[in-house]
Amino acid sequence: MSQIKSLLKDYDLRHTECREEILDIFMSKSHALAHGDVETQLPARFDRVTVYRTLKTFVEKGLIHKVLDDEGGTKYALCKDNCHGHDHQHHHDHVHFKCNDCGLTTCLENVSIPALTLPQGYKRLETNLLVQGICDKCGVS
Amino acid sequence: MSQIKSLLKDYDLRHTECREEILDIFMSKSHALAHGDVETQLPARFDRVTVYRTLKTFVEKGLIHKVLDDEGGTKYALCKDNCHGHDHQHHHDHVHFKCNDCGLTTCLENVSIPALTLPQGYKRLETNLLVQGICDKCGVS
DNA sequence: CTGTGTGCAAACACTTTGCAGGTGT
DNA sequence: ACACCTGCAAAGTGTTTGCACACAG
Repeated sequence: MSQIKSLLKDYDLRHTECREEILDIFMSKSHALAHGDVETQLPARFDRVTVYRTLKTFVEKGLIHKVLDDEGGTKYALCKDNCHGHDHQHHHDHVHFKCNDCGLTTCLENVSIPALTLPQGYKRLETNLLVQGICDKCGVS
Repeated sequence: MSQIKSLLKDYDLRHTECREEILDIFMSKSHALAHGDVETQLPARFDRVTVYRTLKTFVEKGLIHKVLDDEGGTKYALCKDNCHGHDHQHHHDHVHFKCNDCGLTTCLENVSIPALTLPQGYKRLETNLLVQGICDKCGVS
């Protein structure tokens, strides 16, 4: 897939094996991944540090975004097309859902965060909404 | 304040100096505190470990609740009266606000989380909503 | 060739666990 | 008296930093 190559290029990132494979993992999974998940699923084992730095770089460049987790750990998910405009500015006003059964966190791209009325004087800049429960796959029990 | 003593008693917790002081800190601050914050503000220095265990116990007993943080760290805030019923069951359906200026995270007890329509098959059990922006005090610039 | 990415080692921060002794009730 | 809390030491986990070398453009 030269799709990955052009994606990296779009975001001013050099094409390296490590980045290609990490990006490939994110594109093949529909749920958020923690650093550990990425490391485990990497076919060739790259250095732990490299993975950390790659994720950091991806976030800075806007390829992926952080996803809140109730445990306190950090997870990441791919930014979809509607995540950014031409200026690469992001608006992540979608809901994240964590299934308490399978443990996976997914972006509910179609569920947007409803408007909120904050108290006088509060200015809202960013919003993170994490819903926990049972996902559609696990709920079939 | 024997208020603290009775509060500890209410939650089946022994009255100790450490717990009293930690609880006192939470009651005197209106914002969420990380473990480090608590440790720093403790007048007498108790062991790091004791603070960890105390916080853990408080959460288990329902005195305080975890507050999501965008950084991944864990913060805690006092549960208000409306947090639990007679059976000590919690419902934290209020919004948390983190000010990007002063860095403080506060519970907006009066702003409740709006209803959400999840996709077919998803069951919602718990919801965490973190809003980031500028709080009323910092916005006066 | 030049700037950036990678690997290795080490440091650092955060949190948990085991055990011995002290304390609340 | 007994159960529970605390402190100390140590280990476990997650993340960052410095430096030398390798590699992409």
